[in-house]
Order: sequence, then C-alpha cells, then structure tokens
Amino acid sequence: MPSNQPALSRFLNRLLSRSALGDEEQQAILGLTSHAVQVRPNYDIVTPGDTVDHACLVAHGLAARYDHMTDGKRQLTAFYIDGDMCDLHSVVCPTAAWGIVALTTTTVLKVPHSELRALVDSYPAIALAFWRDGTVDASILAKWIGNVGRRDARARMAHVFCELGLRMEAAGLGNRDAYWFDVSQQNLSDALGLTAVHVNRTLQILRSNGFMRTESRNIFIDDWARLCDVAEFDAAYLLLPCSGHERENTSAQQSRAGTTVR
Amino acid sequence: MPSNQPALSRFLNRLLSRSALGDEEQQAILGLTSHAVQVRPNYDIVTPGDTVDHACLVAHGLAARYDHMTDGKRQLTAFYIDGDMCDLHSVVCPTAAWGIVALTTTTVLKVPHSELRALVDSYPAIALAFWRDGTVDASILAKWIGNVGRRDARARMAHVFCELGLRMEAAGLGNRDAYWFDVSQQNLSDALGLTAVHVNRTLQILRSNGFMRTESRNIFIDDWARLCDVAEFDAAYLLLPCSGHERENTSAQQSRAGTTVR
DNA sequence: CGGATGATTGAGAAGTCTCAACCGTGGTGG
DNA sequence: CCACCACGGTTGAGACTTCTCAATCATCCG
Repeated sequence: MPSNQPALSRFLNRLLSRSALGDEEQQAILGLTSHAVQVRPNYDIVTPGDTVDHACLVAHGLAARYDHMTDGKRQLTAFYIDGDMCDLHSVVCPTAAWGIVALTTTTVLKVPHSELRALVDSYPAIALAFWRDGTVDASILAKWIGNVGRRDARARMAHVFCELGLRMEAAGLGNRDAYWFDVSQQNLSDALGLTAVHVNRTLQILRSNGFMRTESRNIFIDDWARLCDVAEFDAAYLLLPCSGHERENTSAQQSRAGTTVR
Repeated sequence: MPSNQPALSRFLNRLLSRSALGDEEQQAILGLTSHAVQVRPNYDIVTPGDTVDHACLVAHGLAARYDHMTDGKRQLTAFYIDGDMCDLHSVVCPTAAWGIVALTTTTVLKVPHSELRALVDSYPAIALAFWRDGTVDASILAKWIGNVGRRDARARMAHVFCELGLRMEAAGLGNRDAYWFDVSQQNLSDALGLTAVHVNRTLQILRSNGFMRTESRNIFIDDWARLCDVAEFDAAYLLLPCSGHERENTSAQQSRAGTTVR
C-alpha cells in the first residue's frame, strides 16, 4: 500500500519529535501495513463500546474523541489531526469507553494491533515511544479539564486556538498563526463545553479584540502574543521539543530527525 | 525497606486488575526499591516544571494532579488514592507540565525511574501494563472533561462520588457506598470547577435528595442506583474487570464494522 | 428554486459566582 | 482550664455569565 507511506511518515515524525528511535526502529514503523478507509463527516471511526483489533491513524482530515451524555449533549475531549494515531492506546485497551468521530471527511489508516504489539515486543524503545505518545495525549486531556473548568468562554476558546496552532505547526500542517481548522461552530461548542450560540458571540469578541480572524475555515491569528495572554497559554503541556524543557536522554539521544517544520 | 511492601503490593494489585503478569514479573514489581517520604496537606509532591528521576506511589493518603491559572484559581484533574502510582508516566515524560499535591498528610514512595525502566526493557508485559495504566488514567481524564463541560453541579458532584466509590472499592479501601474521602469542600470545588460556596449548596441538595450523607469525611451513599442515575454514571471508562467488557482475550464480543478478530 | 446546513441576532431565564457575614469545632497558648 | 484563633462549613443577596428558545440570514447544492 504505497499511498499509505506519507501518513506513516507523519506518524513517525510525531513520535520522533519526542522520542529517539534508531534506524531499524524507524523502518519498522514505516513498514507497518495498513488499510485505508474514508469516513464521512459525523460518522464514527470508533463507536463507544466497540472492541477493535486495529488502531486508527488520521491520514487526512479531522477527527475527535468524544463522550456523550444521555440527553444527547456531546463533549469532544480531543482533536486529532493528520499524523495522529488517535487510537494508539487501543493496543492495550481494545474496548473503547469513548467514541472517535470524523468531523470532516477523513481518511483513516487502520493498523492491526498484532503488528503494533509485535513492534512493542521487539523494540523497547518503541514501547516507550508509544507510551510517551499516550502520555502526551493525557497531558492535553488534563489541560482541557482546567480549560473547561476554570476559564471563561473567551479564554477557553483562545486556548484551543493556541493549542491547535502549535500542533498544526509541529505537524507541518500550517503556521501557528495561519492554519486550516475545519470545524463548525457547533463542533467547537462541543469541544468547549459551551452552546453554539455562545461560541458565535465569543468568536465575535475575539475578532473585535483584534486577536484573530476567520475566513471560511481558515484561522488567522493576528496577535499571537495577546491571544496567548488571554488564554493563559503555556505550551509546556504539549511536550514539544521546542517548548522549553529538554527531552530525557538515557544515552544515545537527540536524533531529532524529521521535525522540519515548514 | 520492609514497610514499603504493602504499598507495592497494592500497586501490583492495581496492575493485575487490568493486566496479566507472570510470577517473575510480579516479583520484579514487588522487588522495586523505594524511598518513603511524608508530605503534609497542601504541599506539592511534584511542582509544575519539575524534572524528576523517580515516580511517586501513593502509599497512604490522598493526592491530586492539578493545573493552576495565573489568577490563582486551581483545577484538580485527578485524584490518587492508596496504590496509585500518580506519576508513572514520568518515566517517559520526566518534566511535568502539571503539579501533584497532597490533599491530606500523605505517605509517598519514590521509585527510581532507572528501576522502572529496567523492568520495561526486560519484560514487555510490564511495558504493556504500565502503558495500560496510563491509558486508564487518560480515560478518567477524558471523562472528567465531559463532567465539567456538560453536567450541572449536582450531576457533576454525583459523578465524582460514584467514581471514587468504585475506585475505593476496587483498591480495597472501602465499599462503593461507604468510604473515607478526606477532601474539604474547597478541594472538591477545585476538582469540580465550581466555587466552594456552590459545592456546599450542591452537597445539601444531594443530601436532601436522600442520595448520600457525609459524616465528617466519611461518604455514605444511601441510594447508589439513583446517584448513578443523576450522574449518568457508566463505569466502563474505569476499565475495571468487573465493569463489563473484557481485556486481552476478547473473542466473545466482537462488534460490527466487519473487523477481523485478532 | 427549494432545501439543508451553518452563522448570526435578540430577549428572557437559569445556573453559578462574588462578597460578606456567621457558625462550629479543634487546637493552642496564656 | 479557658480564651482565643484558624479553618472549614453554612447562609444570604445581588451580579454576571451562559443558556434557551426562536427567528433571520447566508451559502451551497441539487
């Protein structure tokens, strides 16, 4: 499956941005087999309660992890962009207690657990890299709790735009202050724990403040510093190599390949 | 350090509740060396930004992961009870972007990363178990996002009491409807994203509803079913063995989507 | 042109916050 | 031994953020 190579390469780059992997290990990642499927907007990639035997790599599009309430309300708990293996933890927890939904038309690569598990068994460094990848996701989840729990609508929304900006940039999908983010205000409201109406009004405030603009689904952040300021944004939780503190270095380290950000 | 054995045993039991480990692997866990320290209430076990070379096992007490805002507000993002290795992910991400605080006088066992990492390198099953442990934590974090984002105060508080009940019971620290939970209303408010005043009023509602009582810091849930009901509580996210779906060998309940069984 | 989806606006309702005071209890020092 | 203090729990009243409901507008597409 030659067309799947670019997506695996993106995934590898994501891993390499936080973990050192040798040449053999990198080749092992790139050699994973996968099966591409296309998922239409608002369709589940993983339905809550599903037991799966493959992990899902977002090759192109936008996906989100979610939790839904009995009254129909929904809360998005994470966004997944190109190169994110939104489901990597399913290798160790194959029965999902949450859902993953495609927010736009999304191409997903299904990677068999059996292969991922074989990698973990053969290469301890890959085991650590996978675990670390999950830890980064958890760090973002924790930050989101504080975001919805302790910030007002404006700061909350600003924080998400800052996060996505940095993540898009790190993934090579745009610049932190200019990126394509294909969510409706309804979807945004589900991520922020607000109503769509209030998202609309809050967005207008951010625009009138001169912090940012939207053109269709393009996000333009005109005043990055001040947007970060109202968001109380501190990128440390993204655990990106550039975000200050240095990577752990057992011994052979610092390959820092691939992370050529535009 | 013989007195550390019970805590390591609790930690092992937590791992075993979700992961299968052989005898040699179990002995390896129990053989970890550790250094016990006592932390007084409201003192940090890990301060945000710290880079550590050990993980912290809660031997006795109550700890919480937190994120703090610039205006002094604080959000607790997880509770850690006896037997929880609150910091296990620090093995792969030694620089914390969050804090861990003792809510009561807490005895913490510091376990060197070097030893944990040696276990991961030697025993792939332990690597998977550690990764799975972090995935459970992440699952709880995700649930909390929905909790603060989409539930009103009463349901939100009810949900936390349900979660802690099941976790206490699973850890052998009480019964789901009768357990010791040593948090002040102020601390609870930090976990729920509410003010202490509103926590007080909400607690009174839960009491007057007849769902639960408190006697000093003892929690008594008089109507478990109805408390779960108002909380929309579904224990699946705790990934406890008793909570329905199973791990590892899942041939009984393959689901839709035509996915091939492993 | 009709229909669907998403963005926008208005007005009143509801939930939660803020500030401020008061109470109860356990510990401490005189 | 008692007075006092600190902390946590409780109560009240008014303010503010966000929600709800409902309508209108804009754009895309068949």
